[in-house]
Amino acid sequence: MSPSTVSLVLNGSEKIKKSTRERVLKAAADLEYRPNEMARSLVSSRSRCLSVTVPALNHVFSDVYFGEIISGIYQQANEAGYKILLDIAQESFIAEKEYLNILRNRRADGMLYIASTIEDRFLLEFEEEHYPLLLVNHYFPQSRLNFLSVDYRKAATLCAEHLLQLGHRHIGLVIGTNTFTGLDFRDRFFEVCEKRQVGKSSLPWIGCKDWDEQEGYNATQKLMSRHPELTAIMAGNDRMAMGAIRWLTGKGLRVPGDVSVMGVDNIPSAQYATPGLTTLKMDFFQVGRLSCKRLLEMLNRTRAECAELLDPHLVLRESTGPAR
Amino acid sequence: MSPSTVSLVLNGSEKIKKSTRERVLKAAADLEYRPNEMARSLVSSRSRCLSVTVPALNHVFSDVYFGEIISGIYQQANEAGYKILLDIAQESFIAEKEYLNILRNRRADGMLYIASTIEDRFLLEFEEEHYPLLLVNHYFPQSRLNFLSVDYRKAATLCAEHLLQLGHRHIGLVIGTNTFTGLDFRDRFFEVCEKRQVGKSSLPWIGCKDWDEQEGYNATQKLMSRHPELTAIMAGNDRMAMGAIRWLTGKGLRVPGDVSVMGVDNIPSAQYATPGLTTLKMDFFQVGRLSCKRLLEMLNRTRAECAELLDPHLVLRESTGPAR
DNA sequence: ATGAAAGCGCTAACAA
DNA sequence: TTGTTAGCGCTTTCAT
Repeated sequence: MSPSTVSLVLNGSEKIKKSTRERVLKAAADLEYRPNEMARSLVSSRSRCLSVTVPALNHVFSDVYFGEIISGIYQQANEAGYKILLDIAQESFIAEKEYLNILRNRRADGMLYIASTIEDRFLLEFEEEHYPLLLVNHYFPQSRLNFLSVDYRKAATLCAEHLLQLGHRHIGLVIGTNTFTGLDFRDRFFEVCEKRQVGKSSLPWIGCKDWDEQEGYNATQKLMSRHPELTAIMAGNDRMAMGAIRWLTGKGLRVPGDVSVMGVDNIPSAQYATPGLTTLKMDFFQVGRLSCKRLLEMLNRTRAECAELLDPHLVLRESTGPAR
Repeated sequence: MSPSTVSLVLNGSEKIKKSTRERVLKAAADLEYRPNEMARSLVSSRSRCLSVTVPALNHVFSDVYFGEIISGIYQQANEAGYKILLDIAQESFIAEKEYLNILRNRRADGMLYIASTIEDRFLLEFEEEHYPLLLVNHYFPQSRLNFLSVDYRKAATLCAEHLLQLGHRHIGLVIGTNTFTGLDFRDRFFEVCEKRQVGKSSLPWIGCKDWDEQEGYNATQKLMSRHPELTAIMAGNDRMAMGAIRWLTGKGLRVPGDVSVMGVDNIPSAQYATPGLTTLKMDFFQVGRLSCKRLLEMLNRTRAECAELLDPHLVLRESTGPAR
């Protein structure tokens, strides 16, 4: 039997007689034949791999935010028979244009870039290149780069309305300002507050970069000492909110008795924190899953572009209460 | 100029005249030449990829435990010019022997399997196969499978001694029993307590499987209602410890005033929990990094096998105190 | 419906 | 020191 016959059978062609097909399939099973993926990729110039890239944050995979997105991506990719190639956008990754090479090389057929920042301007190169790229949970305004993200303007609306409704009129905001989604959140948060006559002077804020517990802790310290009149801290994510609670309780302040704290993300520990953290549920697993789905659609040419926003939802727990 | 000359230059051979080498390098740079990795792998039958496999836990990448290990692996792999291929040991992964195929296929040159369980007996097949495999933070007793893990017997010793020293004589233990390391921890914990005349009857315990907050919560509920005399809860990891604290504080019990709680892992939120969690620091980043290093050594034939244990360290915070 | 043959882009043994 | 050549294992026209 010739190689081509075998190849056709194994790739599910209809052109082979049933009896032959069965003979091939049986032989393949008996011999435990496994096609060499390298050879396959070489000739088809498709690796059936997707590159998943995350920013070079400290120990980034330990962040549940990224973990959840990656889990979602994996699930979808796996169902479609794709493998996941992991990458971190370190200096060399950018300097050596690895983000392009990995696609040029055919190590990956497409790229999912999770949580880029406003500094990742190198991504704009993909406007010129035709390589399939999708930004996950971020976007570049005024660019044609594909993205799928949680709607952070809606998120800000939900947060502001919740706190205002509880009577808070002096709210401290801690938020990362290195993402366009973070900036959107901040701007929209102020916008909604101002509509309810709560002006900027009652809304001191601190911008940061790492979005972690330590920054929440430090920022809360600064905000509370400069503005003791604050009755609520709005943190850009749960990790910072946990840092905020830590500082407040350390100072003997009660949460939410003295100061309410609200986060964003609904990470698992938010539920098990003391007090349970009021936050927004962003379904990051779904963000990952859908992002991957969209990218695969683009690879299959059943979709040309993607610009999609997913809704967040309020999760009420014990860390927010009426203003004192 | 011939392909072989170029190939030799690009692979750093010394056999090429300097002037020629420079001419090649310049041309390559000018043309932005990128070797096709697929072709390269095909001929060399090395993919320069490492497979990293994790068990099929719910949203496993969101667990900081895995995240930290993966970060460490990535760092080491990246330095050595290797890529990371991510996988989850789902049903199909096992049923279809994907764990072997991925190596047979040459999609990966070696495999790091993180946190296998006692049920992952399929891994024993690797005793017969010559494919490079290393178990990360687990091991199979009486097998020749390579591993690198934290020393959980030492961990148990540190925990037991800490609690005994604080005067605790009635300690509830919550621990996953689906790993050999978990069983080791339990057995050693009892052993140390018994040496100090604290017998099994004062050490009620509950075995579990998922090692998560919910299980810690449920187990603590059962332990405390059946054994109100308990003055401490020893949890097999920090996530379960957080669940324990959650249940206790929900019941109006003070931690550590009424009941001390101790965890294992030192996940980031342990520091920012209220109260801060006393725990063991296992340097999982280092576990990942070293595991990857050992595997690469085995690939390079500079090492034949690996059976290595890393020491844990006590981290004192506020969740443990003298027995009431 | 099946087989023969070319070639994907590279490496390495061998020749020159 | 450099060039020639033969594959690596597969897919895919093109003949048969």
